[in-house]
This record gives sequence, C-alpha cells and structure tokens, in this order.
Amino acid sequence: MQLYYLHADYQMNTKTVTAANTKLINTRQQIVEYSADMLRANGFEGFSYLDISRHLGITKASVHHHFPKKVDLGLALCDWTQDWFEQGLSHFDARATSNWNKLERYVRAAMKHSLNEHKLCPISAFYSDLNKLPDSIKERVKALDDYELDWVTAVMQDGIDNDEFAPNQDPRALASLFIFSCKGALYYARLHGKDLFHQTMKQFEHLLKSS
Amino acid sequence: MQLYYLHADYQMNTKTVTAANTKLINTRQQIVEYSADMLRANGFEGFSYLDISRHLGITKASVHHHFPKKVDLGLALCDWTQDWFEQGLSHFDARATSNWNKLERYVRAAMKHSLNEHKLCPISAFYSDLNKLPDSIKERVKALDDYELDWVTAVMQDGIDNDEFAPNQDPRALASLFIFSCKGALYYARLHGKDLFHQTMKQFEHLLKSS
DNA sequence: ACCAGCCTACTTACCAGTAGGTAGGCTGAT
DNA sequence: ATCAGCCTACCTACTGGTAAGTAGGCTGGT
Repeated sequence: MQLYYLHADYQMNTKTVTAANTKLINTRQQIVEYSADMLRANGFEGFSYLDISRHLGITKASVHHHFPKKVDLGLALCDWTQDWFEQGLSHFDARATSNWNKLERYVRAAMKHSLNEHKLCPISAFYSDLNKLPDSIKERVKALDDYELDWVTAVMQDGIDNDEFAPNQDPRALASLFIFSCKGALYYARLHGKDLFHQTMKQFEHLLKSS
Repeated sequence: MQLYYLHADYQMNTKTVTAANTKLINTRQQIVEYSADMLRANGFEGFSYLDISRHLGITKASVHHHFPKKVDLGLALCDWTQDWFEQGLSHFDARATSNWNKLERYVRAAMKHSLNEHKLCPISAFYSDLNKLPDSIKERVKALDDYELDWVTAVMQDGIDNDEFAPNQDPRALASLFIFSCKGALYYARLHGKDLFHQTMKQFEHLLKSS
C-alpha cells in the first residue's frame, strides 16, 4: 500500500540526518495525529485548520503548506485509519486464542477507545459528515468499511467451520450484524454509559454461539 | 407532553382564521419541517439559518425571530422527533399482526426513509454532532433514545412471552441489538447500498426466532 | 571553499463567504 | 394601539484558501 502522507519521503531524511535536532518532531505527522483525534471526537467537519494551528502553535497557512486543501488532509486521515486497522487487526490475529476471542479483543479495544478515551471509530467519524465529503474520501471510506467487514467475515467463517459458532449462518451477514451492533453500542455509550454496551455484546455472544 | 414549538399557539389561529390567506402557511412550522429534513441529511451543525432563510425566501433575521438561538430550534426539533416517533410507533402498534411484524414494519419504515428518501433517523442525526450539542439537547436526545428503546423492549418481551421469539433472552439487550443493527445498517446503506441491509436483517430474524 | 539555485518550513497579511446573533424600523391584521 | 412577522443593516468570529515573502538547509558546479 502506498501511503499518501509519505509521498514526500524527504521526511525520513530530515529525521535521521538531523537526529540532534529535537525541536522539529515532524510537524506533518503531528497534524495528522491531532486531526485523527479531532476526527474521532467531532467528525471531519468538526475541526478546522485554525484548531490545528492553535494546538501546534503554528499558523493556519503553515498547516495549508503541508495539506493544501482539506481533502488532502482527509485522504491522509484515510491512510492513517488504514494503518490503524491493519496494526490492530493483525495484532488480534496474532494473539487471539479462538475466533470468539478475536471478536472479544475487537470489542475490548473498541470499548477502551470509546469509554476511556471518548473517541469514535475513525470510520464512523467520517460517516458523521458523509453527505459533505468529497467523492475521493467517500471511496476510501467505503474501502475501509470493506477491509473491516472482510476481516470480521473471515473470523465468522472460521468460527463456523470449526464448530465454534452456530452452523448454517451467513458469515457476512453475521459480520455486519456484529459490526453494526458494536458501533451502534459505541454511539449510545457516549450518552448512556457502558452498561448497555456490555448487555448488548453478551446478548450477541449468546445468539452467535447457541443457535 | 408540552410541545416546545407550540408554546406560541397563535399558529393554530392564523391557520384557521385566515383560511383564504394562502401566502402565509405557517412559517414557523415550515422552518421546523425544513430543519428536520436538513437535520436528517447533515446533522444539527450541517445546516444554518442562512440555508433555512434561502429555502423559505425570507431573511436570516426572520428565522431568528421564530427561534432566537439555534438551541431553541434544536429543542423544537426534539419535539418534532418525539411526535414523529409517537405517530410512527403507535401506527405500528395498531396495525401489526405479530411482534415480529412490528419489527418488520419498523425496519421497512427505516428502509424507505433511508434508501428512498436518503435520510437518517433524526436521533442518529443528532449523534453526528453530539459533542458540540448543548446539554439541554443532549438530555432530550437521551430521552428520545429511551423512548425508542422502551418500545422495542416491550415488543421483545411480548414476543418472548408468547413464544414468538426464542426464550431465556434479555429483552432489553435484544432490543438494543436490534436498534443498533438497524441504525448501523442504515448508515452503511448510504455508501454500500441496500443488499447488506437485507442480509443483516434476515440474519437477525434467524437469530431471534430459532435459538 | 565558495556560492547560486533549489528545497522545506514557516511567516504575515490577505480574500470572499458564512456562522450565529442583534438592534431597530416598517406593515398589516386584530 | 398593539404586536406578530418580517425587513435592512449590522456585528464578531470563524471557514477554507491564497499571495508573497523569509530563514535556513542541501546540493552541485566552479
């Protein structure tokens, strides 16, 4: 995968060459990082170049230097999200003891993310402003959805094949049911607390295993 | 329930008294109606007083006359949503032939709303800008959530009691699972089309009935 | 060793347009 | 005479975006 925000690979050079230079810790990366936080808190329309500039102590124009249009920043955030998912999911794959445990780890990560850090899943965050998003970002969001759905579908399929989950079910429909429930519960948790989240996931486990 | 946007009940009078007066068809109501459309398309932060004024052919200041602050409009939209749910759900209650049929009608209405009219559920719409919403609106949204969840919970409870749904399940967790799945699927349908929606709901039906 | 030329990173100073909101005045129906 | 309903005109703050310029590092030719 070609990372959009690394198309200018000089970044690597400056970082290694001027190792002693501590004052510049890669402004570009910091912009993406802060934007990712803001995205997950308020959506893509929910933060501005002014917000970023104030947070980093630079000017608005300087942010525009790194990301000329906001759509450029949006695409960089899609790359960031792709990375975030790849890292997370491969981590689950490597450590989980069963297919259900993979889903458990996914849920636990989502819960920590939502309830402790008060953030949304970055994909859901994009959905907040979907109608106002440029097409190029919509396409990327769709691809991110598919990436996530494919992973969960594979887990469901393997779980069914190994008699871990109830048989005769559509693994893709099961996967979407899981993801929707999970993300819906995350939304609700922001207003209603985590009790409903736990209940819902317990219920899903019951339905998935004992059919 | 005292309706916020009817606290000025003169509205009724102008409508009946000046029946011949066709030019003024209740501006206040029109503002709420258009705002409700915009809310369900882009969220509460996704439309402005300027949008409303342009759509109705009046000035921005004139909109402010009816709703001095945007939070006033927001609360009126909460009332509108409450009405919308009360009407819809009591309609389902009156006509449904079974508990599952109630859920079917709910899903069908949601689908029509989402796929034909390209709108979100108004509650979900508020969630898009949750962090930027004033507390007074957050409270109302929470109450709206509870109202909806209570209805679905009652349907689940009755379905379990009448052996329509699988026994030994937590009706409230079942209800939240249903609502989350439904709303999640609605979100996804905006980018991915309705196939996944149908699959997911079919899967839910299977899990609900044959456990 | 020098320096021109180019690069990144950042600045100040703008732009038009929009956000929510306000003050005060006109009009027409009761 | 009152007052809802609407207007013009205005405000401050902010939106994404641009133009022009500066400081300093890197590189290649002489």
